[in-house]
Amino acid sequence: MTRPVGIKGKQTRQRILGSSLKLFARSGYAAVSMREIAEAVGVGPGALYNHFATKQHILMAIMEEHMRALLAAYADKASPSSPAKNETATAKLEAFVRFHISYHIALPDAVFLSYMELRALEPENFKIIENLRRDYEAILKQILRLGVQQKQMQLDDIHVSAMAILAMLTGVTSWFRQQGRLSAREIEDIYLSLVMRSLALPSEAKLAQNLDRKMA
Amino acid sequence: MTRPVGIKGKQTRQRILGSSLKLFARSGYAAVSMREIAEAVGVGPGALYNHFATKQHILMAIMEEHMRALLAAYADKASPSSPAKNETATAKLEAFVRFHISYHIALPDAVFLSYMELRALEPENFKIIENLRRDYEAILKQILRLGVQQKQMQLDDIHVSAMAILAMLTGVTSWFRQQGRLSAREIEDIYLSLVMRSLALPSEAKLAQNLDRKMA
DNA sequence: CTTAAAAATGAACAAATGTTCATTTAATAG
DNA sequence: CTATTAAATGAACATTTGTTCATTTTTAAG
Repeated sequence: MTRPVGIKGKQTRQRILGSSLKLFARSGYAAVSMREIAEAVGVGPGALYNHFATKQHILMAIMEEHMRALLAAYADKASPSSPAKNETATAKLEAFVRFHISYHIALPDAVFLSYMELRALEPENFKIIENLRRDYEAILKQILRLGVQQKQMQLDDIHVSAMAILAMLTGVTSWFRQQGRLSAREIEDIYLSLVMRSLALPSEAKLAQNLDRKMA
Repeated sequence: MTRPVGIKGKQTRQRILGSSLKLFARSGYAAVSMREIAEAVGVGPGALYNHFATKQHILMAIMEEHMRALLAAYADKASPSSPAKNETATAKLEAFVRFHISYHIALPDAVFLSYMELRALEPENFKIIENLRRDYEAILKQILRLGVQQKQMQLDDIHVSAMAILAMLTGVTSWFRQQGRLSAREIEDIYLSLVMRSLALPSEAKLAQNLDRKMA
C-alpha cells in the first residue's frame, strides 16, 4: 500500500503545515528533522517533497500565512464594525489591544514561531516577513500618532512606545496557559488597563508626572 | 605544533563561551555545530572537549553564568547604595527598571540567548535556569506588592503585571541598536515613564479610570 | 632537569541530516 | 473503461552531526 484511500493532496499539505508548526514551536526549526515531520503527519519522508520543495519552504509557508492571516483578521475585525474615520484614538487602541491579546492567546504556536524563528529564514524570506511585521506595527503606531494628535494620549516617542506595548502584549503567549487561573477576557482587561494608563495624559496622571520631574 | 605558546586553559574556556554565545545568539543552539565553535575559537574540534563534556554543557554554562551574574549585579547595585528597607516602592521600581534596561542593553546576546534557547535545555538544566529566572521575577513582584501595600501603585494582578512589565522591558533587546537614534539613557527614561504611568494610582489617573469604567 | 598533568590535534566513528529518485498506487479527466 | 496526472513509498546519496581517542606538545611542579 503506497497511497491511502480518500486522501486528497491539499489535505496533506495542511497536515504538514499543522504538524510542522507544532514541532517547530516546540523544538525550534533547526532541531526538527524532515523525518520527524513526516512521522507526525503519518507519511513517508519523500511525500513531503510533493508539497514543499525544501524544509525552508515549509517554515516560510507557515510564517507568511500566519502574518497575512493576522493582518486580514485585524482588517476584518476593525474595519466593518464601525467606520474607522469616526473613531477616537482611544477606542481604536482598545480595539487593537483586545484584538492582539485574544488573537495571540488563540494561536500561541504560530505567534511564538513567527517571532522565534525569524533568524532561520533565508535573507529574501526574512525581508518579506519583516515587511509584514512592519505593516502590523504600523497599525499601532498610527493609532498612537492619532492619539497624540487628538490630545488623548501622552508619550515620549512613537516608535519606542509602540515597540514597548507590542512586546508587553505579545509576551502573554510565554506564560498564558489555557487552563490557568485567569480567563482570556480577564487577561485582556488587565493588559488593556496597563496600556491605557501608560499613555495617560499628563494632566490626569499626576503621579507619573511627578516621577518624570524627579528623574530629570 | 599542537598547542600554541602562552595559552592557559582558563583562557580557552572563556573564549569558547564567548564564541558560542555569539554563534548561538545569531543562529540558535541547534543550528550551530561544534566545528563552527571550534573554528571561531581558533582551535580543533577535539579541544572543546577538554573544557566541556558536551555541547549542552556549553549552553548551560552560558545561561547559568548569565543568570547568576544578572542576579548578582542587581544585588550589588540595589543593596549597598541605600538600605533597602527605607526605600519607597516607587524608588525601588525606578532602580529596577533602570537596572534592567541598562543591563539588557549592555548584554543583548546573553539575554536573547537565555530567553530563546530555554527549549534547548535538557529537563534538569531547564529547571535550574527556570528557578533562577523566577528569582529574578520575584524581585519585581516583591516591589509591586510593596507598592500596593504602601498605596503608591494600583494594579489588578501582581503576576500578570510583573510578566507584562518584564516582557516590555526585555523587549528592548529586540530592536535596540548601539548606534541608533536614541541613547541608552533616553530609552531608560522612556521605558521608566511608561512603567510608572501604567501603575499610576487611580485617583491620579482619571483617564485610565474612565476607560476602566467604560470597559466594564 | 625531569616528570606528570593539562591542553591541543586531527583522523575516525556511528548516527542523523536534507534531499533525490525509480517505482507503485490512487484519483481523475475524457 | 482507459490514460494521465498527482501522491506516496522507502531505499539510497552525499554531507554533516556530536563525540571519541591515540598521539603530541606545552605547562608547571618537585
